[in-house]
Amino acid sequence: MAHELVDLTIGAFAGAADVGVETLRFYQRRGLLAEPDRPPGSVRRYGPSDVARVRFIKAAQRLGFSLDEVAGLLTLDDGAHCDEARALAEAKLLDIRGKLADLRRIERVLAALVRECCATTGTVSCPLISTLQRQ
Amino acid sequence: MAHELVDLTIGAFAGAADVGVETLRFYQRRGLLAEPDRPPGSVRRYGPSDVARVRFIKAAQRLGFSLDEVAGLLTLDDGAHCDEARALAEAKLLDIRGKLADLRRIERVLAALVRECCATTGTVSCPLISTLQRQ
DNA sequence: CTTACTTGCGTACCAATGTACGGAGTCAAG
DNA sequence: CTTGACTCCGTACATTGGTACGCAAGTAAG
Repeated sequence: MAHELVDLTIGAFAGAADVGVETLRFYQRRGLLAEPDRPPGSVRRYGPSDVARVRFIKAAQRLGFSLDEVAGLLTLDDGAHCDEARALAEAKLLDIRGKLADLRRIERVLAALVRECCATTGTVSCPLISTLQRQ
Repeated sequence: MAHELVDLTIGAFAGAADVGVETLRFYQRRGLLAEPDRPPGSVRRYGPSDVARVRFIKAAQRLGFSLDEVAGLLTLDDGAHCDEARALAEAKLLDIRGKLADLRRIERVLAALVRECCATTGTVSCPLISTLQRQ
C-alpha cells in the first residue's frame, strides 16, 4: 500500500476509495467529509486520512448503519467516547437481529408456500395465491 | 366475520383493510386496485373482494414482494398460472435467503466488535472504530 | 497554444412507498 | 337547513442514498 495516496484530486480520491466523484461531493454536502481548503486558483487535494474516512463510512454502511448514524460514529472518533460508540453498535445489533428474525419468518412461510404450490394437482386455484388471500 | 363488509365507503374500506385512505388511492393509481363505477352524484362503494385484494397485497408485501411483483402475482390469480406464481415465489425465496446470509454476516461482525469494544482498557482508540477504519 | 479531460458548483432527478394538503362535492344527523 | 364529517381529485412532499446535467474554470499532454 501507500502508493501515492497523497495530494489526490477528487477523481483520484474517488478511485482510491472506490466510490464515485458525485458520492464524495454528496458526503461533503452531508457533512460527512470536510472540503479541504482550495489553493487559490487550483483544485482541492485529498490525502490518506480522507480515503480512510470514506472506507470507514462504507464499512459502517455494510454493517447496516445509515449515513446519519455513521455521522454519529464519526463524531466519536477521537477515542474518548468508546462507551457511546459501543451503545450505538449494540442498538444496531439489536436492530439487525430483529431484521434477521423477520426474514427467517418470511423464509419459512415462503418455503412452505412454494413446497405446497403445484404439489397439489387438480385444484382450481393456486395454493400460494389462495393462501395469501386468506391472510 | 362478515360484519357488514359490503357497500363500504373508502374510509370504511380503509378501516377494514387496515390501511390509510391515501394508500388505497395510491394503489388505484398504481393499477393494483380497480376504481369501482361511481353512481352518478354519489361516492364509490367497495365490497369484500376489494378488502381481500388489499389483504393479499399486504400479505405479499410482508413476504418481501414489491408492489410491482404483487401486481405480477395479481395478474395470475385466476388459478391457471400456478407455475408462474411458483417461479416468482421461488425467485423471491432465493432473494430472501441472500438477504438472510448478508444479515448473518453483519451480525457476526458487529457482535464481535461490540464484544471487543471496551473489553480492552487503556487503548488510545476505540477498537470498534479503528477496526472499521482498517476495512 | 490548443485540445481534451477534470474540477467546482448548483440544481434537478432517480427509485419505492406512501403521506399530506387544498378546495369542492356529498352525505347523515339534529 | 345547517353543520360537520367524509369523499374526490390533483398535486406536492417525505425518506434514503446517491446519480446526472450544465456550464465555467483549471490542468495536463502534445
